[in-house]
Amino acid sequence: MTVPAYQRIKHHILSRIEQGEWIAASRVPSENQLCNQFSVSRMTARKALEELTKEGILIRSQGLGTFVADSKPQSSFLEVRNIADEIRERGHHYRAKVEILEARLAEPELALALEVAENAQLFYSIIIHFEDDQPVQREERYVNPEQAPGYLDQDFTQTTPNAYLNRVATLTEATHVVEATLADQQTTESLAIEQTQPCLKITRRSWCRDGVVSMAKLYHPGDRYRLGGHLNFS
Amino acid sequence: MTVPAYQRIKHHILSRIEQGEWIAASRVPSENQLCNQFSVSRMTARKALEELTKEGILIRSQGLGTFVADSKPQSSFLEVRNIADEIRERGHHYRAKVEILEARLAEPELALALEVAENAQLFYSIIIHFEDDQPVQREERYVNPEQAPGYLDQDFTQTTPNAYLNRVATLTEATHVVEATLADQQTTESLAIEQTQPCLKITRRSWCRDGVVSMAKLYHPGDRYRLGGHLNFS
DNA sequence: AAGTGGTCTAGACCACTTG
DNA sequence: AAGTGGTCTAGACCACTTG
Repeated sequence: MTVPAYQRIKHHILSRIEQGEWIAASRVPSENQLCNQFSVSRMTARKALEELTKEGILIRSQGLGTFVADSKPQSSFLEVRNIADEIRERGHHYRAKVEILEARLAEPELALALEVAENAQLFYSIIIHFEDDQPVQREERYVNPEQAPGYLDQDFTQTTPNAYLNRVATLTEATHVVEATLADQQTTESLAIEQTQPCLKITRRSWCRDGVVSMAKLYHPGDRYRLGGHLNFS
Repeated sequence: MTVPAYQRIKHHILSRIEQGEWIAASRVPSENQLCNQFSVSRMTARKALEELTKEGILIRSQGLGTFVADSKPQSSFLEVRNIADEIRERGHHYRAKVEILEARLAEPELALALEVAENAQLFYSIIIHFEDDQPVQREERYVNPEQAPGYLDQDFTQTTPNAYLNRVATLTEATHVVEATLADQQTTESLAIEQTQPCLKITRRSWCRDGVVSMAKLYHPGDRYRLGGHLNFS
């Protein structure tokens, strides 16, 4: 057996997607259909579907089926640090303003992102971070109350949500998406920028072992904030 | 069965690692040992080990065993991949257009960035990268001729500068700066976007052991390109 | 009720590394 | 030769979604 059966099935599915035969949200064959088609056991067909799911190519849903995922950028690494530390390390003065700190009900999209039930209670905050009295980040954050029950009682002018969550939950994983975009009116006002000013937007989701801890949308004025990175190959 | 057996095994292994009982390069129990210890079938023990391996926590080697992986570096970093690979992995069609490929003299600022003498010769290229015939990146690149003397003879519709440089020079280090910005007129024309469209700009410098190999400025339309990242703390 | 994916079993043969 | 991980089978029971 040169190439494993589950690899052949993976390649088959990938090439259909690449050829455009199966587009995003198309349903792909079920485990049982693949068993018959490739004359393999269900565990083998399943392994192909499972790996493609872990790779972000497919999405599976019990009772419904397996579907082609939206294509998305491939992984690279990026660490987002505590902005207060960052600013102080630059030798500048840090200050924060809490615009909102309250409980909210999870709308469908949010429920999905935080892996909680629809209309479950979430904690919500909007905090503006200042560097030498100039706003450099608007942080809009949703927090899973189960992982951080004391969230609403914190004084976020003294500690950042990032630092607090790191203290109360052991973060194991995080994902980021970085984009250049325009901001909505509330954000431009908070950041004291023009509506035409490009913004660097970072969407960050973080996990502890029990599940999603938090999702944050971080907006930065394009002319006041840059992300730096350094890589050692070796 | 509230929590699946393979999850219990994953948690067991993770907590040993977190407690410091099993450090990097330690050998963890084999599939058969876990079968006995947890009274499960080998496929179930295997699933736990396989998932932790995919997550970067463990490393497996046929005939040898399963070992704790080195924990990931903490420093802030960002990997920029070969855009042609990225696009093809998304199942899309990749194409490149070479706008400029020539030798130039290093102006003072460039000489500094590339660590060469003022007015030294540099190689210069501008390449537009297309995803399904839509431009997604304008790559403006300066190359140190000493590290890549054949640069001007390459056909960059067939291979990317990134891939070529990786082949001829052993890259040891890279830095990145990520910004949201507006683009100049040439760039907006190349990318077929409005001048008011926010762009994601990545400035990348790469080194080999002998010095700077190359500097690139990568411009992406904000609505067509995002950077994704995934981090494992452990 | 029929189909889907999620978990699991108790086996099997194989390639690879070590003593 | 004994142990390791890699692949695979032919079943099983379950929870979930749909008609």
